[in-house]
Amino acid sequence: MKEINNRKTQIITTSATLFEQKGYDACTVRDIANALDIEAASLYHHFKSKEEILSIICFEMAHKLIDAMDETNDIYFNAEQKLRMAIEQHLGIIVNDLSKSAVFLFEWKRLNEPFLSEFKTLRNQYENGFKQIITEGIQEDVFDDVDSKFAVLSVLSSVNWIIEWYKPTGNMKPKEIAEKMSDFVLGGLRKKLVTDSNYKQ
Amino acid sequence: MKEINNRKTQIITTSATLFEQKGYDACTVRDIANALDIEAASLYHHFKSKEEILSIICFEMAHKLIDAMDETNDIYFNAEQKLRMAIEQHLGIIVNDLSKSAVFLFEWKRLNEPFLSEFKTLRNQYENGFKQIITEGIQEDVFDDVDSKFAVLSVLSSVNWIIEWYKPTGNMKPKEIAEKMSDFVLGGLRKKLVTDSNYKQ
DNA sequence: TCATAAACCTAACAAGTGTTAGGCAAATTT
DNA sequence: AAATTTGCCTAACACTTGTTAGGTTTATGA
Repeated sequence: MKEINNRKTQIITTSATLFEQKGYDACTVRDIANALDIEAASLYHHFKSKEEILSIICFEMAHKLIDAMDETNDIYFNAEQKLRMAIEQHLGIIVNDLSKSAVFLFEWKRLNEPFLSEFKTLRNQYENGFKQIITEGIQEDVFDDVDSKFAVLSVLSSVNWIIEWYKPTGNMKPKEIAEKMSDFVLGGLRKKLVTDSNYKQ
Repeated sequence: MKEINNRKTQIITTSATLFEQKGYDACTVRDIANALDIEAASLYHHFKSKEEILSIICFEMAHKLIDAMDETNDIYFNAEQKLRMAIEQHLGIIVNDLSKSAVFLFEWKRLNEPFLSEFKTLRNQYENGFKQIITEGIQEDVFDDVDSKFAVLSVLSSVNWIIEWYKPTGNMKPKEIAEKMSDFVLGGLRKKLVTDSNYKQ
């Protein structure tokens, strides 16, 4: 019973790659089977449906992100440090598996009930993590008094959009990207302690 | 010859809505026909293929954005004003047709050659508009000396992600969103004229 | 060695896919 | 009034879809 789900893992990984490349709907079970050099019907020994594969990918990523957020919140940090860590963790997880992340970010829409509702709940839970950090920062008076919902969306958009441009062969390492992105985001969030002549307070 | 393409326009609009809702691949020509109360085959009197409809939507949006960018650049403004105007225009166009925009942003991947290459070219052209403004701002010394490619991606991610959360019924008007978003983005971009104790220069 | 389970196979299904051919009726133009 | 165009129809095509049933091979463990 050492690695009972080795084949399962393999199928999921392959599926994620193909789901990303062709889109969930355009990717057929025969495409997946073909990539694994088996017959389409054989997949049904491991999963009961194509949608089950999709759901596993989506939920796995969601839980990874939520766990990372919990970890961030467990350690005591001020809001800025928390935000920096949350961004770094988020980018790290995405960059670590671009295919699954792309599926998590875009293909979850193809889920049907009851998966869909469950997924949305997890997604909300995660986004609330960011919201809480930002709200905290505003209360601590280290962040500008921005509309926190708006700020959350801006932050999430920046960290999520990485999937559209990140290439593992590029010269920027994930940690470096996280740092730059945090600087960029915080440049907008951070309370200006002094009057900047170009900035209307 | 007043409104020769009225029906065509109708089909495109309906298609855009359905492409957004179900995804291009999952949306069948029968779905589109059904929504218009006609038969699937009748669509082929107006278009030669399902893909043609997709391509029209993608290219229409691309050209709208490019035209707006040209307009922005035609008027003399400094970099900050240009960026603000580009963001406002971009958000305005997206919010004005959320379905087509969603298709433009996400479903273009389903295009095949030669559409795909042509689309990518237009997309690049548009993104270069943003890049140029930011580079200009850095040269004018009103923007921080950030990695301009990185800044472009951050800006684009913020303005594009609006599609994931904007609801026309919400209480924020597009112009207001554009303003807040510009403030947010510029907060990060703008050159700090004085030392901020929380900011490592 | 034998039993069990895991992994995969062939064959087939019912339903759905984009698309084409050819025709009919109404509107528009000549 | 005749000719043409526009918009839509029915019927069908060749093919692909996810999935199931039932059987065979391969590995595992007693």
